[in-house]
Amino acid sequence: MAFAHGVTPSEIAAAIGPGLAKAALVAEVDGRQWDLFRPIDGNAQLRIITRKDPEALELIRHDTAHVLAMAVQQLFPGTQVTIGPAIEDGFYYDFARNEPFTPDDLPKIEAKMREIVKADLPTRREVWPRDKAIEHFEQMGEHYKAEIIRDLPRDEEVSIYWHGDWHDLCRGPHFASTGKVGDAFKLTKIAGAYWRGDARNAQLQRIYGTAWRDQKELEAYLHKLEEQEKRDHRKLGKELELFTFSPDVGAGLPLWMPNGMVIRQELEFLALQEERKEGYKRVATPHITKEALFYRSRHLPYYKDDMYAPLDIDGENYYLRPMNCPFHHLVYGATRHSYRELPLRITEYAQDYRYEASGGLSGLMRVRGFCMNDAHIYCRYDQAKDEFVRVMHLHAHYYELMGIKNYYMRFSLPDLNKLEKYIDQPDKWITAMNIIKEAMKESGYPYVEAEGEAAFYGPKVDFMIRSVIGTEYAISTNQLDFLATQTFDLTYIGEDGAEHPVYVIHRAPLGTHERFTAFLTEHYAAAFPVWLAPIQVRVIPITERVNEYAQKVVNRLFETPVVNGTAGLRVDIDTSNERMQKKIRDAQLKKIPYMLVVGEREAAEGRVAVRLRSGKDLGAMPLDAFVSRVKTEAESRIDMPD
RNA sequence: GCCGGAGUAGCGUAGUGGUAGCGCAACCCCUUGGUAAGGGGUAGGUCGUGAGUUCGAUUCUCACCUCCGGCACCA
Repeated sequence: MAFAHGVTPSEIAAAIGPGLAKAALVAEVDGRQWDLFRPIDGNAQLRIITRKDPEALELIRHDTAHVLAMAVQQLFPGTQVTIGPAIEDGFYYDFARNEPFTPDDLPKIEAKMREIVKADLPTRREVWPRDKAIEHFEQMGEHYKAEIIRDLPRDEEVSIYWHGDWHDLCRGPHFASTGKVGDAFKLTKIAGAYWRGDARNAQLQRIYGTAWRDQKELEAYLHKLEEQEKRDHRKLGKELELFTFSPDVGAGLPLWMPNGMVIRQELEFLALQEERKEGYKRVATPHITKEALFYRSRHLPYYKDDMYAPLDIDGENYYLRPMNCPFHHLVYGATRHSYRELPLRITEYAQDYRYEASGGLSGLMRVRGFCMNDAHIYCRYDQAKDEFVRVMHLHAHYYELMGIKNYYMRFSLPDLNKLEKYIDQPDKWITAMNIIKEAMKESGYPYVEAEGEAAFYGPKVDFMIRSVIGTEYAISTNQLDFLATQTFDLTYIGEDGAEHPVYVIHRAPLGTHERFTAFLTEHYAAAFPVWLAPIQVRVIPITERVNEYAQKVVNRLFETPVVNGTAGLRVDIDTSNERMQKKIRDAQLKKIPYMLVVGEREAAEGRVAVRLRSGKDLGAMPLDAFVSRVKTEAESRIDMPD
């Protein structure tokens, strides 16, 4: 027997209470199985989990969920319990109850929970015969629990955990008593949630909470949440006037304000440059089309409910486009293509409309009108892997440029149990998946596989990020399509003079302007690098007497040509009737990268005093030196270190 | 779409069955100040929209719109 941390049996006893020391031994069978009450396998390595161990968090959270369920059932008799797992940072428990919980209930429930913890009720584990357990829970009116037991694998033990005289079906493990939950927990929110995650089922009421080992950890967590809220793109977007919405226009239809438009355009210049280097060719196609096109592409009726309703034009249905693929396919199909021309890369920053579910809309992250960094690559089968790799490298280039590290790549595969959602051509799926696998292997980028996340026409690699409030989104994508060649008759003439099918790669490394800008706003906390900053330089004259010189500085910067397509540097001046300190504060709050403080001294010497957004004072420098610095940063898209 | 919560000036907020305050921003005046808020004044709101209850609705009720927290969905 090996004990972790050199803990002695008497210390165990002290930690969990006399008489239970033996039961508190935790078996580590496969590195993650803990059980306080199951008989310990003689071969298993033994260790002890106390509240102080990092591994204890999951146990604490699960125990807290139980205490929550106890409290709720005591306060609201007749409420059914369902499941209550530990999750990242906390736990939840789903309840079935006719009356909804209200925010006012949370403090009451929390108070009851603290009573239960204080009572330090002992935990007891029992194993019941399956039939007895089902009958027992049915009799109690706990129909969801009975259903869970019915669905348990035949060989799985039905374990019941008691905390005092309250009990629950549970796989465990749990600490030896409710007192081990401690006081570092807090109920955070009430939500609706479907039974078994299926919208066709009844909706339950979920209560979320957070739980930690001690108050310090809890406070640190709550503080972190507060800090994250400050980065929320919806808040920053409003403060910095990046975008807005209007109920008169409609939900999910953003209005880009001048500051936001700068970011949008700079991203587009970036894509234009990089895509030109990569041999892409730009096109422009309409935002609406006859419905026949989407039937041909098979998007209708797959996505009918997620599209804006059609416009009836002279008796014919026209749809706002939810994506651009068919249009590009038609461009490809408008001419005959030799194998010599391939790969043909067609690109468009294209406006699309999707009637997304109203409840899913969120700032710029999830919208109904958006502009996509789209392109379709038409290539021979033997070119597909290399093209896929090239696109992966393009992604990497963008991500590196913007310092985006907090993401992962998801290899999105079909769900073979839901073939109705995917084109039923198993051979094509396998070939396509192998091509991506090889491409990923060659490129060396790490990824995770996810079943049931593929597009209906092929597998893909999605780049997954999290918004500041924790929601996961795909921000970029790289997809392989084996269907388009069939539906749109996309071919090329090979060396043999015969027609051959093409592979189509759909890719959007910069995603949509909407989501990408939302992400970048949170990524940079709106302190955008010079190339993206809506205002790059603010000139701050100290007194009215130097306004004229300050204006000259502005003009000089404004007229400084910058490659990348911008006409000149984005500069403004603060001639308001305020003290310099106030002007600095205002510029600071707008997160403007450079403040040029000019007074009599600078005016006399043709210099500017440079203050960075970081607060660092670079002192006075000749205007020429400053111009060259900012120009370099804007053109290279890389800010100089402070 | 579903469950719950919310909508008061550009932004952030207080408040009430008898038609509304505060701070910041805006504008004007004084101040001409050297690296995160100088002082004074002015203007700005049919309290999300519509209907109902009432002598009277921003306040109560209903519907709709929009937003927020989840769930479901996400080509």
